[in-house]
Amino acid sequence: MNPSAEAPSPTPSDFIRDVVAADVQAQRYPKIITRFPPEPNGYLHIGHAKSICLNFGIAREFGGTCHLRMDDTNPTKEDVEYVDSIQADVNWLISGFANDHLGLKPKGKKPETQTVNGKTDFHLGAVPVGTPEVEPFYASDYFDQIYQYAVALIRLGKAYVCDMTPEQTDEYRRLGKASPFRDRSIEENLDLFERMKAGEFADGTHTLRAKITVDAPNIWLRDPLIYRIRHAEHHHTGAKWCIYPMYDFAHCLEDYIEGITHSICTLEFEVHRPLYDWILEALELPRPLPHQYEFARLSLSYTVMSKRKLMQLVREGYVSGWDDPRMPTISGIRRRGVPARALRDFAYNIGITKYDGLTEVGVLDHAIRDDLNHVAHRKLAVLRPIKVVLTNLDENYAEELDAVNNPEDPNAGTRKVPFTRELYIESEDFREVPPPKYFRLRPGGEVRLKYGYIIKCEEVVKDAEGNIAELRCTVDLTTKRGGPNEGRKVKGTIHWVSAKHAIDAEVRLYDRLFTVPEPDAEGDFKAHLNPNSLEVITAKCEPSLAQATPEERYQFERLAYFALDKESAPGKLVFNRTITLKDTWAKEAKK
RNA sequence: UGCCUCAUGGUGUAAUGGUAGCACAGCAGAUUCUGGAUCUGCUUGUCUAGGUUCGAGUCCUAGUGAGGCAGCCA
Repeated sequence: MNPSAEAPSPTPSDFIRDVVAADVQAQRYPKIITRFPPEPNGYLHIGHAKSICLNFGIAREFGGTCHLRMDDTNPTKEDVEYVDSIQADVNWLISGFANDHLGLKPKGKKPETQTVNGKTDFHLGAVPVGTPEVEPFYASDYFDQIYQYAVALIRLGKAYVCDMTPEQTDEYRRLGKASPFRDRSIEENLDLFERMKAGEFADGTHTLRAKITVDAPNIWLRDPLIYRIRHAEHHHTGAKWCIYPMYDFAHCLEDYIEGITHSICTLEFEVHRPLYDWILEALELPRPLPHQYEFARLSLSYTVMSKRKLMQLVREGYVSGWDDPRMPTISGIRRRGVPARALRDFAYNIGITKYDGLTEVGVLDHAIRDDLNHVAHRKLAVLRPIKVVLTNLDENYAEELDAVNNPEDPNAGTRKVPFTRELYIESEDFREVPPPKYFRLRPGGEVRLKYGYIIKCEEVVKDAEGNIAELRCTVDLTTKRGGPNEGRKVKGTIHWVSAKHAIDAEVRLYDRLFTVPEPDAEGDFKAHLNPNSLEVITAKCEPSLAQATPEERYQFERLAYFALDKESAPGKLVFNRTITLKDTWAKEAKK
């Protein structure tokens, strides 16, 4: 039983949820429908995780649905490669949380034409969870409908074909000057738009523009472009189209077609909101309109978040891939061993606002430790071994000691760990010349072996170079739990493994990717890469770790949390360090 | 430059005109067969100046600072 899984998820509160709650109260919509609309041009990162938790969280809290939608309106930037990873990341993150609220549609299904209040209307909704043969929504599935909406806008005299070059367009918009093509007749616009679609014109020669105003203070209202020519194959629609709708035109219509009620995006779209509303209102649509709300994207210290920069780290080989455990991608974080629950808790803890701040990674670290502390099975493993020989034990002394699997979870039970004459302990746990307040092993000193006995260091054996070769100690066999002197106190307890039984495992010690809190604040962010962000060592592990599974989380006691890497194989264990334990001693030692 | 948005301890957030609270971080202590976890306590805050009000973090005005937008990207 996983105790943290039983705890009810707290219900967050923020300005967006306040709006949703008010809309529910006022019965403005039959059902709350949100959406998570990534562009399939890269891997999802922890910033997207914030958005996923928000959108799916709202669906969950208000008994609604959150559509997963590929926002693929630009054929030159997107790729199917990313569609799979996006689905996998979303599924992983919402599993056991909001997977009952994931909105998908039947494979290959396009919007249906219906009549609402005497008007032609397009609609495509989600099917119930559990329906077979489903897939995410694709913006590109609506190209036919969006095209028809564009035609409708032309017929209403609210859009026109413009023949200016990109440079001219920019200049006119900057200056607030009207395009010379602004007052073409509806017939001419219809004809030209049809010919744009038919492929008669080259890229960049014509655009369709909404006829709003030429000099509004908000530049996005200065006759914005809504369709451009792109003679390019689209990963989802193939060669069918050579004109593609722009984000501003497409997105609000995608939302409308799917019956989205609350369209939540990040702050940079704030200035686009009037356009979002204008288009939907201009089209005189028969169903309730969706509304856009903006919140601050996540910035995290000691990492970078832009897709461009993450792509650069991958392409230039600074990391092993998009799912390198040092990456802030969802797949990287998952591979590092972070449970989805920890990520969700993190998202809950940071909240949702319009303030553009920098969140300390410490908040993430805390959420990870907090979750792992409850679920991880404790194991004994020695990262940097020194040998200990218990001189008062028989050559073939052997015993099995009882070890608690998880002190935070009584149901996790116990296991046996072998104890023999020769052991490994952590080299950090012995000091020939101990610093102040050091209460681990020292010459002539005593320490407790976790789950075992108190030992005393009698002699330090060194090799020819003066390095410590082994520690010769004596053991007090009366001090085990249940033994006559179990209550005897010593200051330190250390972890250990039986030398004879220890199994080797590759252990990848990950650290933060960058050495400064804001790597992209100025200059080249790569100059701040942490040269020690990965160290690979071979550790000595207790034998039960041979049965480690990828699902299970482990705490190597007194060290850190670990998870099996995907490259691990039977007989060739590979562990990733998810996160270290808090280390108060390290802080103390610095003083 | 124009337009938009934001401003509460070191950081992230709450307080919806009525006692400025929570989390992380930090510090101190208790406890501990993990220097983990747990528990207790502590330090630190409403950007500035005016105004409205019995009362302002909250409303108004001005200023300051920060961010966003000004792609035929999303």
